[in-house]
Amino acid sequence: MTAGTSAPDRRVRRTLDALRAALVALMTEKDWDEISVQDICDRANVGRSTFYTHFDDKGALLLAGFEDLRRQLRAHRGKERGQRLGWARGLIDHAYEQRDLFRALLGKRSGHLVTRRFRRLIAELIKQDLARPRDERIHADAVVHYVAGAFLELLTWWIDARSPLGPDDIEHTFRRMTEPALAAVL
Amino acid sequence: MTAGTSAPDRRVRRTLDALRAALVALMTEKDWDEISVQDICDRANVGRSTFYTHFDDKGALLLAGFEDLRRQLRAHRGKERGQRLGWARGLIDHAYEQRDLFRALLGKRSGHLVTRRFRRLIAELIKQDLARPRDERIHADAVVHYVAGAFLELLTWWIDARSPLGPDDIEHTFRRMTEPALAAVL
Amino acid sequence: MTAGTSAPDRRVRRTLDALRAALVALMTEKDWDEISVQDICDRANVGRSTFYTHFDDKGALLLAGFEDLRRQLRAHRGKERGQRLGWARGLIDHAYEQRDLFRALLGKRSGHLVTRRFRRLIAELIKQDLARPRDERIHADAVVHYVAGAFLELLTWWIDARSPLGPDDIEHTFRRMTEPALAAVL
Amino acid sequence: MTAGTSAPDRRVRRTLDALRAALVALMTEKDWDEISVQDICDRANVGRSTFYTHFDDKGALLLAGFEDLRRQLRAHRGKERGQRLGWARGLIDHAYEQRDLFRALLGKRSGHLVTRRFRRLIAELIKQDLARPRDERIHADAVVHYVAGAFLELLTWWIDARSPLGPDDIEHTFRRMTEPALAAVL
DNA sequence: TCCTAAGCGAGACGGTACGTCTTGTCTTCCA
DNA sequence: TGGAAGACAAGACGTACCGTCTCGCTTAGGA
Repeated sequence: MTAGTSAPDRRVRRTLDALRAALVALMTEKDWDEISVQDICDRANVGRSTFYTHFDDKGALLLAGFEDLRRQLRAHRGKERGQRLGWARGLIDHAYEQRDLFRALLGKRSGHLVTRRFRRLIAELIKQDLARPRDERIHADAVVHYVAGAFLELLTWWIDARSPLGPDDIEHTFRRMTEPALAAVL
Repeated sequence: MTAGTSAPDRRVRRTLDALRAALVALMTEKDWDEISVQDICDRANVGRSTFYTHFDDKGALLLAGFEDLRRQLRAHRGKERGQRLGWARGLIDHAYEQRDLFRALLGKRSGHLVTRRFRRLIAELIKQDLARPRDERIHADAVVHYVAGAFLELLTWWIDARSPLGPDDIEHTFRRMTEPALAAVL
Repeated sequence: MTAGTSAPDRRVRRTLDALRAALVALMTEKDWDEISVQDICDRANVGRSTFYTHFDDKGALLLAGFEDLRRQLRAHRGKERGQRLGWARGLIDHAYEQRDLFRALLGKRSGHLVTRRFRRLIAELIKQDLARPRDERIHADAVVHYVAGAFLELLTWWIDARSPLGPDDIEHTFRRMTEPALAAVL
Repeated sequence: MTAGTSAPDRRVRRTLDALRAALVALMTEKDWDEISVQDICDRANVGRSTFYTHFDDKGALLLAGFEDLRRQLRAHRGKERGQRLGWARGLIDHAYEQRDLFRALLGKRSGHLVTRRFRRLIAELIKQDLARPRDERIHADAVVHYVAGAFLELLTWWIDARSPLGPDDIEHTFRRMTEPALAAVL
């Protein structure tokens, strides 16, 4: 029995990859809303109609690519089962290695679609790591979003401002502040 | 010396206000990018060319209106000079009273432009309240953005999810978590 | 010598017939330019690429089918060798029996390609029946086209307007007018 | 009271004229269906969106221009009130003088839309000139379409084949054949 | 009977045109 | 002198066809 799951027509894969790569490249160059579907197709050497046979719009292309990231992060998460918010370091490292991509995803030039999606992803990861707050006036989701916002804004600032700090420093800052904050409510 | 050195021509004010109001109204109804300049003008009973004599684009109109908010917040801040992050309660109350507007500004339907601007505003407010961190591995701006992100995401979640919690609960949550976090680094 | 020098592979015949039938059916339903190659293929249960292995475009398919009609008319013509324009009655009857097809070929919904082809066919038939005009100011082809236009427009009007007149009446009208006209110039 | 009927905005007129001229020019160069709206706009130095603010499609542009022709013919008709089918000579002359335009309108490269419209126009003109047929088996409209078809096909052949015959010869042929034909039925 | 060339469907692909929408500039007229 | 009205060029959008192509499956017809 051979591999070929369902004859994915090597060609299609190539087209999809080219589009994805083109989009990422363009995102590092200009604002999300300045990127037209035509731009992407030109860069990818793909006909515009071909684009539309695969995706509804550039947002769909982006979100499709997003699933990869999601999977990678979930994988990382598996490794660090021991520690609360153990995935954080993995994500910080990942963002550091792919600074350009993350600057495009999170930074000034990004679009609302991506950042919102990202926020959701982080919030989900965090939610799974936290117990219920002791204090009944404090809603569990409130804590989740507090931490998610803190983490993401810290990460975004770091990447976007091209700070000379290293991943260690960011993790250090995040843990140093988050642990007492959580200790106070959980 | 007479009153109107620049003779703001009552009419102009009326036009500007109508536009501002129209934009706010539309933002509570649909997504930022679904609002066209024509929509705004129709709603405000203003000619499209008139719009362009006053603003470059809908973003400019929004940011112009933003200054009002900024001033209000700065005023609130003055009153609470005693406490660190004293403005927070004022802003939380303000957001609560104008839920619809804030949902439009911060929530799902919002646009990247507004939220970024908002983030900057909050970060500035926070920066003025915080001392330098003791730990040299922790950058002052990192702390600022950590807190800003936490506060804003908490606020956004609260408003956007239409949580039944009251302003008290939100302030409580914010302070309860933020104080130990800051205590650990400042 | 065996039958199939070119071994037309029964299948091919089936495909071609299906396409032809599908086109005719569609022509009775909608305008020529509203029929897409995909429409034809769907109707004929034939792959679009198969269509293109047999025809350059839908025009080619139509003209291929046209040859049948041509042959039928030539056959009719043979029978009536005695009378000038003797084929006319045959064609009128034929058009009457296949009203739907002829309405599609000649009528409002038809296309330029078909009607032009039809005009040429009629003109050829007529040309073979007419002597040279006596009057040298009158060109033979002028007479041919005069009669062809008269005949075709009469026929088209009759079929397209769904007139209750019968083939007899049409032939009568045509002969009654054409004979004196020709008598005047030939 | 000044002229300006309703301030037709000189500019609009210029745009419309440019488009009309561009279409006519293109029709003398290529087939009707090979002309794209973009072609027309390029030729007329007009934005494509401007085209669509004035016309639904190229057909609408053509038909708008057609009204001019219609008016001209009706005017000619007035002059020749004396004679049956008196307008014919005017139209023949007109077609001769504007051979290129008429070749585009009627000839091989033309489209179904135009020729149908033209047929209708001629049929209307003829209808007003003819009495009812004596023979009850002969429908008045049948005679109208007979003559219309004869005239148009004669005219078309003459123009399209670039025959060296002059307008005199064509009118001569037409009258010489049509008069006995009509005499036989009216 | 096998096997080999064809016919065939499915559908990816680049391309062109469509008609719609929005943008920002501009001109013209009215109060 | 504003502002309203709206013409205009530009250009992106998503859709529809087109004609070309590659891919496997099937299915005869000749070995």
